[in-house]
Amino acid sequence: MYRAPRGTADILPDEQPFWRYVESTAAELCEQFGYRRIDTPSFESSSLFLRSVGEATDVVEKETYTFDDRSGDSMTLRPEGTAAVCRAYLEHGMHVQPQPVRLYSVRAPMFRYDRPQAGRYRQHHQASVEAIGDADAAVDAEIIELAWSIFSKLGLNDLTLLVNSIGDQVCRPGYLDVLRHYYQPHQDHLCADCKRRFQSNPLRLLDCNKESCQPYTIEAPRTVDHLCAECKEHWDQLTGYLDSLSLPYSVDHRLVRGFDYYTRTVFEVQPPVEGSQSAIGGGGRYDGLIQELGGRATPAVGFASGMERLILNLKRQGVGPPSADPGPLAMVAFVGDAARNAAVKLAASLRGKGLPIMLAPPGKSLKAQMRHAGALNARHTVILGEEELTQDVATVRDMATGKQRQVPMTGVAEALRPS
RNA sequence: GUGGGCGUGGCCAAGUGGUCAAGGCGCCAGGUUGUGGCCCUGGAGAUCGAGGGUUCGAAUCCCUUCGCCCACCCCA
Repeated sequence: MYRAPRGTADILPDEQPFWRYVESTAAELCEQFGYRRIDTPSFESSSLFLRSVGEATDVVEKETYTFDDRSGDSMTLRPEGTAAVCRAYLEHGMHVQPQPVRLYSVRAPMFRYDRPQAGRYRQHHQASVEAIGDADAAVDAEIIELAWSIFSKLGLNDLTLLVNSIGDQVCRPGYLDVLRHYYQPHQDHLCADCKRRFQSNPLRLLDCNKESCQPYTIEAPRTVDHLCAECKEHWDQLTGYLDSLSLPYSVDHRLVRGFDYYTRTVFEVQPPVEGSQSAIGGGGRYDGLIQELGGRATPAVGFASGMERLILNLKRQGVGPPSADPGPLAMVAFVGDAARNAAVKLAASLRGKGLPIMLAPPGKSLKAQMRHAGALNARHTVILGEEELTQDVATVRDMATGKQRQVPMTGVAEALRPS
């Protein structure tokens, strides 16, 4: 028996209302903020992600689905969305549009070869937004506001909004030196991961949560204390905007993120429940990325949110789509072969009027057809049999009240209107 | 990649060496002739994840393997 590949999941009909809910809520808010939808391919040239996300990152190093296509080109199923949107921005010359260009996407599949667990999948879906082409901290604030609005509107409560600045190409090298210098004497006491990080990616030393490393991470020099003048100003402006927006953020000096392209602002939104999957959304500024991909220097900010995690948390908090599947307006049942054609015709003509109509399971007893109608929540059952045919009428039964009456064939649609 | 838990019909689930498997949900069909939801009755559906071993005998013990879940890691 075949199963869905490990770490992937079928989204069954019963789940779809949650997806629609998240998708439409996010999309509506994005549109309200002036963002326009973009969809990009599920795979791209492998080098796009090497260049953008970073070769030394875990995501690229060991989590990508990479393959050679039949012409020998290396392709990678996208592990994240930002790089592709930037590629599209460049490819379609969006720099000629009014800047910043505001883009969003929803239900975009992402692929990462992790080991699956709660809230973590090999294929997951993101809702994301990007604002490309403006360096002002007001845009950072707007992105954070939009992210926060989406979570709020969905009905999620008790979220934590963490913000930090990790500097840029100008000040980060200096900061990393300070950081290395600080960790140097403690190296022997660090956990195995941190020993590795010390070499490969010192920034990540900050967010190690191993107890043995706590003494060092807590005392570690802070990024915000080592920003260059421009970054410092940007950071001050950002917190100023966030304050005036009354967003309940807190500064987390240990917040760094896993992609190399982030500069200055980084932020993350976390749900109240403990557990490993801390973030339901995150993002930041990536001023160097467009240039890295071959464009001119272009500042940008964005964020992404995992839809599976959003839905997981909606369920945990008992909030979600307003109502369940309403069922068809009517189920058309028939008795006897003579009525068969009439039933099919009637159902078709009702559908032609835009009504949601289903044919009851043909060839079964009326009892079975009624049972089916009840099980699928049909609001009415329309019954056709010899009696009805001879008089050119149909019997319309209201399934909630059990009342039924006969109406002329031509008046069935009218009889189904909400009473 | 590392560690831990678990795998019984579509779903939930009893049974932990001896009638190859209880029950519930769901599904199907009946409860007289053309009528649902409640109730009653019946039915279909499991070689107990797979392979091997121990034993007179295993869903129940051992090994291997696959899968699922949880945590670490990483991230959404």
